[in-house]
Amino acid sequence: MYKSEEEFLKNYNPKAYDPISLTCDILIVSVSDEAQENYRKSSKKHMSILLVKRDTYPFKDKWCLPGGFLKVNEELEECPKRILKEETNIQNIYLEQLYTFGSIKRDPRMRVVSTSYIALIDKNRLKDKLKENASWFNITYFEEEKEVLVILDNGVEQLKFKIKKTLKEMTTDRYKFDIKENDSIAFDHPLVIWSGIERLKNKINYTDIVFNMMPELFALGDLQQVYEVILNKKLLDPAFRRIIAGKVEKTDKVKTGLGHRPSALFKYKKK
Amino acid sequence: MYKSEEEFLKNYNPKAYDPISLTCDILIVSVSDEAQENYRKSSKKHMSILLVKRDTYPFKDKWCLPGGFLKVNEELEECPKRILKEETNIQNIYLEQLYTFGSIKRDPRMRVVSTSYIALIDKNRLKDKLKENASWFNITYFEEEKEVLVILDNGVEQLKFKIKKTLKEMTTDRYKFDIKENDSIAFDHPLVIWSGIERLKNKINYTDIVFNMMPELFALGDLQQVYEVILNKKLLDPAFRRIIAGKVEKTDKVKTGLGHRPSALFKYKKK
DNA sequence: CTAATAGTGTCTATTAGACAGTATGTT
DNA sequence: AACATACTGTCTAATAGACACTATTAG
Repeated sequence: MYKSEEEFLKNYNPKAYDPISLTCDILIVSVSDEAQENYRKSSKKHMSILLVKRDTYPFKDKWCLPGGFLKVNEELEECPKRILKEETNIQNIYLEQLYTFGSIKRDPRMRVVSTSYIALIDKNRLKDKLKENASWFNITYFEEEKEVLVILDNGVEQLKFKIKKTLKEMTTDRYKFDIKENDSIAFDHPLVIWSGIERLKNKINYTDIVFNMMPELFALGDLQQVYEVILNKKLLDPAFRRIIAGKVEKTDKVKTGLGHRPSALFKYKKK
Repeated sequence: MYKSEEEFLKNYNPKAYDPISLTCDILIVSVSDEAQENYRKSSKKHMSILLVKRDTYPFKDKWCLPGGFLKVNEELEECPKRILKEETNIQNIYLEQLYTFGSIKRDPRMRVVSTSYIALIDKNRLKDKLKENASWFNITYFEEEKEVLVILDNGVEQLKFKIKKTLKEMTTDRYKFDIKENDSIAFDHPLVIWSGIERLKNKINYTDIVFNMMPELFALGDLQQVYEVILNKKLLDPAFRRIIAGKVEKTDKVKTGLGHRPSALFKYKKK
């Protein structure tokens, strides 16, 4: 029919097909400190994520992940970067593709397929104030064998959802996730949130991604607490220190003035 | 502006945006046996993948992964399933989403974003003959610190490509992959192939996905060989047997007539 | 008997878990 | 002194790696 690739391309009509849109959604994760009543106790840490309140239809007034449509002339990875910059005015942070969700009914406007990303930041490094419609939510989860309850709290509102986990055949880790209960989160974003947490929980054990959520200098106790809130369990000090020993480097600085022995400050050591 | 979600949706025009197409590509992986010259020696195993030769532009006459456009009214996961059925006439097999590739120039026709999947099968279970333009390629790889050489061979043609690996900051496993050399594979499919192999190499250690590539009954030696071709290294027998002991169940059948001690046949044991 | 793979016993090295102890700051 | 956390020593349990050994078939 066509004699060359050039000739073929000249005759190709991209508008011939029904339109499908592509969006990117980003799960921005950080860790927050919460002051304690007793001056001597260390601050309690929480894992937290950034949500924005929708001011237009669909899902008006519900909370959702920052996201937006992919532009035709925009690289796929540029899309989450652009949104991240718009939302938090930061660049050059850790960003990893999570999963692509594309069920037919996920967006009532039209067929939308969404590629989700997870971004890890230390939110104390943010210079600018958040946009008015954005808010950090502390995230807590209660995981059982077949379902997970996730609770999000920004100090004013509390959002909850439940995810049902179904184990796939011949796997030991592959679950199918479905939203079981969800009051106030738009689209299928509870699935994205939980996929991201799962990913983070796994990767924290065999990569160095946590350090993306840490300040330049940190105490090992703080680092341990970050592991603990992500993994949702207590760790034993000696074991923890053994594991991270090769990843950190002691500095001559200390954190002091806390009513107990000062802690040495460490920094991330590249391999 | 709009008073309700319904009203908003009535006025929404999906054709307002520039069209972006979505495709699915599938890396179908199996393990093949190759007869040995000496009747006593066991057959040599290879990991193999299914490629199809393109008969239209673009990339006419090059090999690529089975794939196709997502239909507007088709669930995202149905797309690879449909293609799999068209290509091999099998259903209900292990399928897992790999990654979504979306660089602007990956398809010369128009902007195409592609979600890739990996499928694991035991190709001896295929009842039907392959389509004429399809072929199994044995796959071998040579991995070094910063690059990988992958060689594909279907007995007639040999295809090669090289992937450059660049380690990302603050990770111990996150590499950025780029195609360095590639004679004869269409699109960015070398990236998909390598991503799939990496995924398989990782997952084989902490999941039960290998059993998707095994027949109902198998000898432990055969299972070990499958691990070995995927991981690309020799394993020690006692260690291997310890690890898989909990995943398999001995049957009273044996494999015999091979010039050496018969091997017991096992089957996969669900947890 | 021989070649070839099947399958096991056991020693060692490495790593993870548990707990108890010592150290050192602030009020 | 009391409290709270920082940090370490060491025993034990579990796991992974290495090697040598025995077992069993077809020809």
